[in-house]
Amino acid sequence: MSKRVADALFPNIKTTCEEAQAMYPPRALPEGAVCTRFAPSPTGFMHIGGLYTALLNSIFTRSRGGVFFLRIEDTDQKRQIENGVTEIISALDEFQIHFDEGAVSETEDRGSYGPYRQSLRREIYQVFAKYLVEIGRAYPCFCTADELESIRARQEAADAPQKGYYGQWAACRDLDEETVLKRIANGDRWIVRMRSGGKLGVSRVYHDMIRGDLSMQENILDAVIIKGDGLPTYHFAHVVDDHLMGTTDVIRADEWIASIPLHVEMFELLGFPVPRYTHLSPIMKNEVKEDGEGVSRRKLSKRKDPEARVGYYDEAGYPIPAVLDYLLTIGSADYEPWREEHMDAPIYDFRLDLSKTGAAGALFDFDKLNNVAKKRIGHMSEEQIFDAVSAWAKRHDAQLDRFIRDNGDTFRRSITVWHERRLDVAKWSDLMELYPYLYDPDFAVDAGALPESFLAHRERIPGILADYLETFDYEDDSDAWFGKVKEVAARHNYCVKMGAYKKHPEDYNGSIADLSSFIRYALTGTTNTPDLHGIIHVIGREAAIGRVNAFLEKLN
RNA sequence: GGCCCGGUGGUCAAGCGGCUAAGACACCGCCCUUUCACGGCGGUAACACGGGUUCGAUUCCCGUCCGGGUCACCA
Repeated sequence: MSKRVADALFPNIKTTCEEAQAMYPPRALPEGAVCTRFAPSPTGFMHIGGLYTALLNSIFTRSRGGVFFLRIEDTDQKRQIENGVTEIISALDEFQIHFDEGAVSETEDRGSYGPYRQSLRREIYQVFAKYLVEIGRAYPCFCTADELESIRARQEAADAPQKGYYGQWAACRDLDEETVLKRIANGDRWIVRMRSGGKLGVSRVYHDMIRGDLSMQENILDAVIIKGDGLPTYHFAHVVDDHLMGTTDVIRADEWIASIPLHVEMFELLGFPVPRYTHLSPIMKNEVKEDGEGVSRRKLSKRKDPEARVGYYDEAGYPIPAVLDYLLTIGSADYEPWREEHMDAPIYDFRLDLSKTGAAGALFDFDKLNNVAKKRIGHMSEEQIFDAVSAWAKRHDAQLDRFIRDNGDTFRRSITVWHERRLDVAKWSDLMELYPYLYDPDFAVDAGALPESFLAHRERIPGILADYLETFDYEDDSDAWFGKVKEVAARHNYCVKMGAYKKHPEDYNGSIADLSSFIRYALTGTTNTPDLHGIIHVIGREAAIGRVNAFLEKLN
């Protein structure tokens, strides 16, 4: 019936649906195995939400076997950016998310269900679009933007129960064949729309792995399937590709929930089985409202939030496995306890049950990320830390990089000081921040503003430090060194036993804690540090003595 | 605005008709301790609201409120 229209629309398409499908044989997946995909658009830097989606897809698939592939959704030519595919691939690679099939570079694919970028699949979509036109389930639409707008205006005026292109409002839906043929021949601009069979007000139950059964009105819109440039819309491409490529589980962002009825109708129109759907809630952020009253949640925004960009985490020096751990704690309530038990297991050993993923969007929590990262770093070996920091510094911190190059051994020894039985460091950029006295070659203590707690001791400090220097021997081990500090303390009437001091503080000038803090401050410029003896042996004999001397000079 | 989804402490969350309503992060206190940290112990803090159903509701139903999503030839 509409064969003539179909041919007029797609004169170059000779392939049939059967032939096209024959090129994509069903996947021979083992029992229980799944096939999933990550399908981003190359429109900018990788978003943390995209990474989250990719990660969950990946874990879900790895933990039960199957195929995970990367498909590039580049049907919107206007939004493409230079090297968009490379951006995606390198970000995923950096976060150790690997694909079995899909785009592997700006131009190359791997796998036999490709091509894996939609711009290269134009003819395939057209085969199925042509078929739908032939069987009368799709038709060309010649409406201009202005006409569409006028339809909308009339719907508003008539208070139509639903706005959009459907039913009697669909101007091109029932154009007679001769008119259509004539307009095509005339070169009128056209797009193709599906002819929906849905009825207004009729609900159906759709299933989502996270939310369960969803009752929604079936689709009634004659959605566009082929755009003016001959490429498909997202919806049509999703249906054709995920069928051909054998996707069993579509795990994507929840902004697609509203499109489920549309997608299901398309699958059914084409006679394809419908995949299982899982819609992930976005990662949110609190924002102070514009009037300054209270806060509201909103999705992490590419434009406003630096932490939305995955590159942010690498630049800050969060270990990649820590970021992954954090994302998974958001993704599944089961993950944290599992991780406690299996601190050294690869993430892919975790069996992800998507039905246990929360339906509400989680607020991004830096406190939690930092805690997860500290634990992660705490479990790394010093060798792993050395390698990770070296690699990171090379990319993001010239000063630390230089230090490691010039003082590799020193740096290696320094790791013990802040790593052993400590959880101070969440990200590599903390190192310079926390420990300038270890890593800044030009480090000098500012004796201008002494800590308030020093005031009562001010007059005695020079004598104490002079005595300390007198007895100091770089070769002393930790016990010997501290023994001498105690001797100095006793000489100046600083109580060496904290218990005794607390009972009768009035009997002493101060405590061993006070006295230690003078040395600590002279060495590091702060009163809170890791083990002092360890620090002394990282900065070396010269600095260990020199800094105290310099401090003494400034005091006098 | 219509439709859809969501709503347990500051945050992430267990719970799935009967509990003194877990746990983690953050915060506070104590202990340990030469500082800090680590570790141990303890603490503050929650079922959005109003109706039902039920012997009994955090849990089931309805409404309200709040938050989010979606209504394109963008994905």
